[in-house]
Amino acid sequence: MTATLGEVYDRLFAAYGPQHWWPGQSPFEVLIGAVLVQNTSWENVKKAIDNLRRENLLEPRAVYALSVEELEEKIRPAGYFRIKARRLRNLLAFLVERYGGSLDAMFRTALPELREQLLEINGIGPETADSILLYAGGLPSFVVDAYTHRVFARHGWIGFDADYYQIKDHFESGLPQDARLFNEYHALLVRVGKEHCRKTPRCQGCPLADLLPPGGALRTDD
DNA sequence: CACCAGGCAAGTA
DNA sequence: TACTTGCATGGT
Repeated sequence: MTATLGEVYDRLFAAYGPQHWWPGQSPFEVLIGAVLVQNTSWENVKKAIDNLRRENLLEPRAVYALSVEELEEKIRPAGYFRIKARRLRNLLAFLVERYGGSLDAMFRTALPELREQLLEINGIGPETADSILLYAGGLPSFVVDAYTHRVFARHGWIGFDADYYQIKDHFESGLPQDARLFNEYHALLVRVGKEHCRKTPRCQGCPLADLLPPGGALRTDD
């Protein structure tokens, strides 16, 4: 059984409703969270962000004023804290030195150009850049993550060997360029991935259970 | 105890 | 270009 991007979206939205992503309260929080969540559970990231919030450090210049060692200590619960402290600093240096610490100024840059600028920062890869653009900036750049890949590959809608940009193009070329839609779609994919499509799949009760690939069985060789 | 979680960059051949 | 490895905490 084959399904269109729109049909999959409608299934997920009917089952789960709006997800209200990103789970951060301000654009700057989203920015920080996008780095901290790299290969890490959101529960751990929340602890790190709460450490910053407790000390009123959820704004660019305040974080940039910290030493790397101080920042490492605050974000320790998020894991990889040494490398992430440097990655955050790289991002903050870019934001402060190039845009005066203003997210509004940064997001005034045209999407393709800003995306290129973000990717030049050491520690910002495709997914982190797209998360910042879409969820902090409200710009229509589709986010591909491990769940996006797993859910779509297991149903045979993309190959397991599809790379980041093949998957991104699959969504961006098949949907209207609408940030609200990209936002909701990705959030719904994470939702269904968490509930049904982890390493050990639980297809019982999954909204996509009747959209299994031809041959019936879910492929799990990822 | 082992395994997993919303990546990325650096090193190797 | 195409692999492989290091990075680290906290939950199950």
